[in-house]
Amino acid sequence: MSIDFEHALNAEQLAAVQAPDGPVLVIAAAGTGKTRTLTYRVAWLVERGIEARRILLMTFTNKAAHEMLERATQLVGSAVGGLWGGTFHHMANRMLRRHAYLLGYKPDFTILDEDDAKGLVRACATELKLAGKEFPKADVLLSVFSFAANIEQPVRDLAEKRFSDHPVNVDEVLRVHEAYIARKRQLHAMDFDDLLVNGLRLFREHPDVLAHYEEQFEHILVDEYQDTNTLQAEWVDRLAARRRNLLVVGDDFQSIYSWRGANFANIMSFPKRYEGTTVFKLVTNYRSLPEILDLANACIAGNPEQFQKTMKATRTAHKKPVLVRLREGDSQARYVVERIRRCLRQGRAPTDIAVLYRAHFHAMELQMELTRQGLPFMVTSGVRFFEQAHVKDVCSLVRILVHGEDQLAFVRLLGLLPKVGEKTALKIFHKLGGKLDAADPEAAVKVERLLPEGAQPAWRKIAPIIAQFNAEKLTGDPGEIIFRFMAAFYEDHAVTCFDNHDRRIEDLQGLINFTTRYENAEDFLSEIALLTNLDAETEAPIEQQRPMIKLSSVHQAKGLEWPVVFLLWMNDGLFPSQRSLDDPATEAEERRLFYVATTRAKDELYLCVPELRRVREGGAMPCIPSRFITEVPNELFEEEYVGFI
DNA sequence: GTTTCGGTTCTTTTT
DNA sequence: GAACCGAAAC
Repeated sequence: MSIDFEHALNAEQLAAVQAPDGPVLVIAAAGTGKTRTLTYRVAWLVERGIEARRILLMTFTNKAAHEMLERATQLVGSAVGGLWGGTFHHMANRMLRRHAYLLGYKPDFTILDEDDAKGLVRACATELKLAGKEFPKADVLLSVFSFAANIEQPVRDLAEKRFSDHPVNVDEVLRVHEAYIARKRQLHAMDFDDLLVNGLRLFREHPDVLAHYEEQFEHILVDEYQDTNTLQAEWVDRLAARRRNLLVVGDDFQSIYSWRGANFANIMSFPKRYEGTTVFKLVTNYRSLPEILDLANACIAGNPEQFQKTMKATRTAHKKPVLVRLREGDSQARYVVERIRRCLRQGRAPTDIAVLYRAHFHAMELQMELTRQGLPFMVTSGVRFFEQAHVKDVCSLVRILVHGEDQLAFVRLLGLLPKVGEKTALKIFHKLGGKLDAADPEAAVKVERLLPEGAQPAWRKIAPIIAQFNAEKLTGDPGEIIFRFMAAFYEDHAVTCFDNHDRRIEDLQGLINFTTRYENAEDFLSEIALLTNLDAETEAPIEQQRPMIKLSSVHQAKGLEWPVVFLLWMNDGLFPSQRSLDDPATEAEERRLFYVATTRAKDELYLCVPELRRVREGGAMPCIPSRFITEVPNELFEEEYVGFI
């Protein structure tokens, strides 16, 4: 069976899919079939006889990787089986598990997620007696360290810039940074940035390793290229240097992650870096009404430095975006709910509707109003599944069993016991010689003797699992460890600690089901550190049973689409955000964010502009409409004025 | 010295 | 919700 490419793709897409070998840049505007093009490109390569294991497909999120592999499998079946696909962090992890010893790491290094990393930074600052009122918090420090790693600049420079208006001693920040690096070494741990940095070091410092992968990968494809940072771009450049069969897909208009290190220049300079690049542009939009595209095209056109392009509509004109002027936040919430009700009466499903905003707190009034009126909604939450307290709690037992030197896991696990906090747990860990040896039949007893009396009964519930872990070789079955831990201890613990314990226990049962796809606990652990969203990976029956209206930040809505979209708080200082108002580069990025927001809508787009904003001390502050609205021609909108409702 | 508890503040994001 | 801070209890 062969695929009818001509039939499945438009001329723009087909040209990109069938591009000859060599460097290719595909500029794909919103809604022009970017994912389709990439998956058909994979299918096309496979049909031309390229072995799947010789294709590397880089994505930014696990979700994107998953989706693309699934769609490619539908096209060419199991032939894509051996394809290397995933996030940069996954690929780096996969390579480092094999070659980390070259960089002085053991192959069983642990991966610190953000929570772990933050805890470690906090511990370093406390140890150096620097933690105090005047000193930056762990998450601020970590963001500086991380940004420095991702853009390859000295921590000192960035710290000086970041703390220029604060009485912060940059030397002290550097001391914390050094301590953090030392502690990571000691724990045989890498944080997310280390995965990228060391993944690149592998290629820079070990030509033989690079040669091996250069040989393996005949074709490299990169999705969302506009979001790559300096490290990722160089990693790809090195890997593609010899064969130059590199196809990157992206949209400079949708570059909205520079604040976390994405380097806009990577996509802009691609044709210069790769002589002979073929550039393809996808501008035929299948998603939105022409009136919505007119607005998106008009707002983005004024941005400097971009591959100019204008999206072409395929649909027929029907309805302009609606500009809604409102009194303040509460009337905005009532208006949106009222409009949502009307959409539902007209036959829309709740899943057809999304409300988008610049920052999560912008939707507070709306969340209250939706709750009050009993409309089902879901918020893309800020907390990631695998970083929720209860998930990390149960995983800490698996971690310490698999890797006895995992101090963070040990401290977390013992911290669950009454009368034990960080200090007590650390003391015990040191008395055990810096590790909990699961193979030692006395290990559990040793811990018990060192515990304060009040903690011992709880520990006696957990301790048998350590012996069973060895006796029954449970390392192949992380789910069983978690199951026994819950039965023996954690379910009771959850009931006393969390008021929503039912939901959390359900989560953990989901986690146990999730473990079945892994053959051993090590794979499970390194995977969950890199995974953020269980819903994307497993079927979500609960969500499907009850269709819900989606509330999301614009950032999290990227790549998605809905028939009806509401944008809240279209005011200067909110969208664009206050912090971006004085810097032209950040303002341009906010404008791209607005472009992303508008292009999520297929049929109906409502832009809400309140006139007043409540502030802390009971007052109200007038706020002006967003520049993104005032700078485009008025006739692009249908206006609606809603006073008090 | 540690742990626990209650009040306050903040919430662009991915790995 | 959760992270942080300060005060009270152990």
